[in-house]
Amino acid sequence: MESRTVSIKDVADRAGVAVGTVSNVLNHPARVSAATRERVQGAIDELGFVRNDAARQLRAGQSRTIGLIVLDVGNPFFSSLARAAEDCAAENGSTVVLGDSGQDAGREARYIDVFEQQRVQGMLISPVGDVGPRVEALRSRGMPVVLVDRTDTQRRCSSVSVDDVAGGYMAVRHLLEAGRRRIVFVGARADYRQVADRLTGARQAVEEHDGAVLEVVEAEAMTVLAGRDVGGEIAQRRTGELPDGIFCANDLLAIGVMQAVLLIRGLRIPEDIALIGYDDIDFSASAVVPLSSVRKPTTLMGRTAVELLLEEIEGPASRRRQVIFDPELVERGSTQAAVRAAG
Amino acid sequence: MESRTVSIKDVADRAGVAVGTVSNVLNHPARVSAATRERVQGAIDELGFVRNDAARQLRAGQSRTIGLIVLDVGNPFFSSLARAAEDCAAENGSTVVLGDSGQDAGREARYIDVFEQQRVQGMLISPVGDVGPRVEALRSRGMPVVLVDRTDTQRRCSSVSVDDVAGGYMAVRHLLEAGRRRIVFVGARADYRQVADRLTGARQAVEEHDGAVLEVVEAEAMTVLAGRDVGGEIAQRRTGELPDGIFCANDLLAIGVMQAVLLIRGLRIPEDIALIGYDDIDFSASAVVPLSSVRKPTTLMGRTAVELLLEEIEGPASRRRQVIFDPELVERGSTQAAVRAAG
DNA sequence: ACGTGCTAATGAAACGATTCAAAAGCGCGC
DNA sequence: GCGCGCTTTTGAATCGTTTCATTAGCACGT
Repeated sequence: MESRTVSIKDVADRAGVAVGTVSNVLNHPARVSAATRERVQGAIDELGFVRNDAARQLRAGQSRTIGLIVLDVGNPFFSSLARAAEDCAAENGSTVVLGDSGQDAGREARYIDVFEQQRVQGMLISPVGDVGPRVEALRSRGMPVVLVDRTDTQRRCSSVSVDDVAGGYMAVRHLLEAGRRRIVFVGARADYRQVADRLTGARQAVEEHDGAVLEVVEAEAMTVLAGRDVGGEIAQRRTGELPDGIFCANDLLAIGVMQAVLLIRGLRIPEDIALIGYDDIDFSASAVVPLSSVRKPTTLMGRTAVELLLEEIEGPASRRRQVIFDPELVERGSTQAAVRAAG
Repeated sequence: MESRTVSIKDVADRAGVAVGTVSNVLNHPARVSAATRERVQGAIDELGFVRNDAARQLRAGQSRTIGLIVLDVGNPFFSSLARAAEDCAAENGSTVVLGDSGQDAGREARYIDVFEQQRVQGMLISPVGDVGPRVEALRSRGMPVVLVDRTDTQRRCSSVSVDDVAGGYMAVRHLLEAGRRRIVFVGARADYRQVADRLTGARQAVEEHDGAVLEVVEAEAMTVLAGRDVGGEIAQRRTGELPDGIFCANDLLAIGVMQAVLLIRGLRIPEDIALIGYDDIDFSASAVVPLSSVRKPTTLMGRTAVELLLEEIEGPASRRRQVIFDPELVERGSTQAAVRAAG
């Protein structure tokens, strides 16, 4: 339809001005007289001119784009973090482009390459495994990087993460404050650092409290189904051996436990057993008994990550900072002590 | 650390060859003798050279990037579709970059602009509202566009979508085949074309079946909570007036209905009431009674969308195609007729 | 008439990779 | 020693934008 692509030169010809003037209209409107500005704008509209970002970047040496690589876009934590990052970037005139590594190191590497070739301003990476070497290489070439949901133990770059020890502590302390003493921690074989941290926090809380005991039950996986198995096992215990509080390492497990406890034996939540999960997934609020949980401050994390990155972009000499957020307790029906009979 | 950025010129100097030779090593290795190739490669590694995509694109006039704009990355439908699109693109040497419009027309417009300025090869758009004019403008400038999860009634561009009428038909037909006759359709005030389509399909199925009746119940929203309200209302009906099959316009509603039906009155699923949802969200498989549902072929849709786009990129003269997929029935416990007593 | 002090507009140079016509290098037969 | 055919290498031109030193244009005071 149109001649292949419309360049700034075409616009200049059409408006009867020099290319530099067109560029000024686009980038420094104040430098151009109103009349000329209008004429150029008219030509732009008529011809349907769209800036060629490649040329602009080539000249500028830098783009206005931030690369964000997440482990799984399907995970609400990441999608919500991404949303926040986008908003914060937009406020600063940048755009976030998203890459989904799907926990695959190869895909992660691909995105890092693509983003570097695109000369993004910087990258936010939620790394798959050990990205130490990759990040080191990036940094040596002057590419700002901020790690997300992971601290850099060697302090090579800034990072934004969550204190899962504090989260575990918070959850169990909440159970203790609701008067529970026989606490069960349900977690999967602790491959994940995160699960181990949550357990550590749970232990701390119990140790601070005389008369409280913590039992650790291992689930097959971090899923609803595995939770149901664990819940079934617990529900079948003799009355004297029942726990009165359960902390699950994530919400899926907790929902499974809840299903089993409510249906298999007809125990009441929270009256007989108080239950709390972790992550505060969307679903938790609408479980049969709304599930208390521990929430990561995703929005804050997304914004902070972008801010740290921009800081580093503007002042490459700035110090690396490891920002660690405390998670937040979300109280819902599954731990509400209010209705509970005294004693 | 390093001198600002390493260009192909630096590599050429280091290796003692001309810039054209370096370029050939990168793009047409066969044209270069093995010895030279090795020397150049060595220089590249030593200097940590990274291709400047902006310059490459500027010269080539086109990138190897596809822009994908979705309504909500948090929605599993879109995240899974994105994953498939990425895979398919990767197989064809392209990369997908993701933009999340969050159902916001402004953000959608922003991403369209950014992608167009980046001269992406083409865009996959799951549009917020009426993108007719925008798409028209893009196309007039030669930018290939494929709509996702939406047909283009005016056939201006190719599209990939799902036949929700067929989905609704499928769901209710499944209930009928399980011997159910008193069917309830639960949907929200049908703002969404999609919900209306599902109801249309449901009606068709019922009309084909003598003695079957369909009742439509309106929920406040498409949420678990709203579903629970509807389920409570239904469960409290007198025995003779109970439905024996319920089709909910999405899984969230269905899960709410399930919670209410099971807990409030202790009815059995599927023995007393068979229940089926729509969308097949992750959670459905692990509901207390695993929920039957209707699934969109997300992976296929993602791949097809990319294929249609590539088709158009390679042959701009190719005809626009509206690909409409049939959804797929997912049978689970909530409709399993097997256990049901005869009669 | 001429210099001064403005603002507005100009256009060549630069960014870094790719392309391609031309040159260089080489082996070989006469 | 020379020309031929082949592969390998060269380097200037190109893409579209931004930048910035210059130039143009204009009003005003002397």
